[in-house]
Amino acid sequence: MSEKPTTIKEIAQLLNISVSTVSRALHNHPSIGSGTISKVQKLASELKYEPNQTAIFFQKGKTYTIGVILPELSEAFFSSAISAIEDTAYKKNYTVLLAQSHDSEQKEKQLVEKMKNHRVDGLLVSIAKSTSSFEHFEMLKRLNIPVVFFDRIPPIPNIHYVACNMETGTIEAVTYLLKKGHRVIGLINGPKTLFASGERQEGYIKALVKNRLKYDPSLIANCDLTEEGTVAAVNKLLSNKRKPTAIVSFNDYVSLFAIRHCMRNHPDKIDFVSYANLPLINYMDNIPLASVEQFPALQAQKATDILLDLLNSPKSSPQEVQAYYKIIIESQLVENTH
Amino acid sequence: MSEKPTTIKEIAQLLNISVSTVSRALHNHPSIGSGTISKVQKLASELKYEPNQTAIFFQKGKTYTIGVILPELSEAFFSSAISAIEDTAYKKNYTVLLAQSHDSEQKEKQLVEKMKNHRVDGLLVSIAKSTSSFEHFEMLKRLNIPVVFFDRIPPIPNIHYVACNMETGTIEAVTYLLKKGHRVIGLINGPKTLFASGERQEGYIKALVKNRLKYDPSLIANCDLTEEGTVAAVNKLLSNKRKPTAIVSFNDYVSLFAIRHCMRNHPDKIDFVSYANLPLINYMDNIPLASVEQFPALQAQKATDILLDLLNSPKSSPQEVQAYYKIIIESQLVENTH
DNA sequence: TTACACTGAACAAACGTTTGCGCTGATGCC
DNA sequence: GGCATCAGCGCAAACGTTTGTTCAGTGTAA
Repeated sequence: MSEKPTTIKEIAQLLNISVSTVSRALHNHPSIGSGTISKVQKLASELKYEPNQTAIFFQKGKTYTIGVILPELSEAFFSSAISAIEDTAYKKNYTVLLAQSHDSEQKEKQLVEKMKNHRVDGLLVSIAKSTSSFEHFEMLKRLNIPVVFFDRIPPIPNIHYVACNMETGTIEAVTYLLKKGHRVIGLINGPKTLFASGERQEGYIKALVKNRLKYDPSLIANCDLTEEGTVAAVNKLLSNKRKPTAIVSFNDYVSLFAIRHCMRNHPDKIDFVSYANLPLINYMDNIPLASVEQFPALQAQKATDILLDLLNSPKSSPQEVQAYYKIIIESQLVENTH
Repeated sequence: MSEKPTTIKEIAQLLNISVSTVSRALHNHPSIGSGTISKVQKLASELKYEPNQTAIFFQKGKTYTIGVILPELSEAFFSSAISAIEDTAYKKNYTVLLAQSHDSEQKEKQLVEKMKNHRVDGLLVSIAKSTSSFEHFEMLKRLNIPVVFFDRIPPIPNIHYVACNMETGTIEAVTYLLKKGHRVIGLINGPKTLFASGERQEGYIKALVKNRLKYDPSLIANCDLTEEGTVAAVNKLLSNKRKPTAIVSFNDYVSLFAIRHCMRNHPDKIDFVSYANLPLINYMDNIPLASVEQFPALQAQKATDILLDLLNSPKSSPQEVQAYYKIIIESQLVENTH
């Protein structure tokens, strides 16, 4: 009862012509007579012929599929990214093979392997927090499978990436607090190993320098982004000899943790500025005054564009790709309205 | 320079044996001598042989890939669903092909077609709001491609699905408000075409009847789930002769819209109870007292389990599947803490 | 008439893997 | 010594499609 899909071969038999003729006819090949073409196409649509993609993939060595490896699909930042990726890929007739690393380096490596074996045409990756070796990506390069990184970029040369420059946003953030009259501003940063932490620190320092203020290293506290880590960082900052009256914190989660902790344990009002990853922040209680927007959907879309471009560019000679896409999107401070 | 992946054929040539022997050796086939097996496996790992999955897919007519079609990836409900799906599939060595319908029936149909051509082994679907014909799913059944629906289920017979029973949660919700002393309780429901709306209404009525209260149809307002629609529904309810002092609303978004509107335009305090789709609700302002939890991750995980089960069950005779999985998860009221 | 060009179609190889079957040589048994 | 058994391996087909090459037939010009 279950219908088996029609094949080109069956069409050929029914019309008493060869499979190659059928194949060409379906593609409107010039060397096929128009009579034959219309006969074939008519029968094909009657039989609801659909090409077997797996056969085509196999034959062409291409799958029209891009692999996407993200740290955590349920996070707002990445879910709006994947949404943009899927939309962009869909428009160009590509399909998305999805996986999440849960921020584990080991799993990320396994996923890269799996994607490779699935013969994805290219890969879009935002790397796991814990990833410290990058051999799995070097291997892809050797296999000529293009990879475009976005948002979380590995510190290695010769890669394509789209990232958001946190420095400008950070400068805006600090400047914003200075304009509000604050003179002692703390920074709750992420792990030192993260590139994003470095950028924030740079921006923080530059903003102070630009405003002729002294940079005090004890006003920076690194944390592991958990609630406990955040609390420890807040306590460290607030017990400093020069106590900050405002704090820039690594992201919205950290901000929310920090604000909650401050409200419960510290009498003085402290102003917060953060980095956006929660679209619903405007519905919330006790939120940072402003957040640096990182445009996840835009980053993801650009990264996908680049990847598709790479895939369809005129057969770039294997190892000699000279040009690497390095797209920087400027972050931007937005005030949170209530 | 770019390494071409090793094939079974190359291994065979290097060892002067046949490809079939190599293939069997790699699978530890009993009819291959242990000496040969170890020789082959040794060389294979030296050459970093990895089977070409597209060839295997093609050959086996299976792809070990499940297609997932969701309405909107960036929504919290579905992003936690996709996260669970990916995890569950990964454990069983399946891969996820992802697409979003953006709640468009037409796009949903195109995606089904695309997934079919990609030869996904099975499909996981939460249908678009606008979908009203279901031929595209019937076709999959004819092609013997199993489909498991979850959360948003089409109203057709003989399908596998996992859904959350909103009735029990709704009864809990209404009862909860009654216990709080409310006697006139409104319901802002979704579009009448939605199955989920029906369930909510059923639960609402049952709870009233069970508590020996009269059911007043004018206390129910349907809306299209947009902010404007919600505002209209609220206004309708609050201009009723018997003005409700509490409202059960279709979901968290509707609740937030409604609460905001009430606070601005209506003096009397109104208690809200809602249906959960926002994990961050506890960070927010002016939220419903409680929400009916629908367990997106659990639903998604169960649906994936069922699909994988279907795929690996001993060749269920095509059209004669007698048993359809119909898993109902009971919704549950949870109070929102601040 | 021959030579030649062109049209329209068939042939066949190739992609990498799995798998049913057949073959060979060795061993065991009576 | 004859025969069955069996381990160990090779052969070849099959999956569906694309595509380079060949081939037959027709038309045309010299």
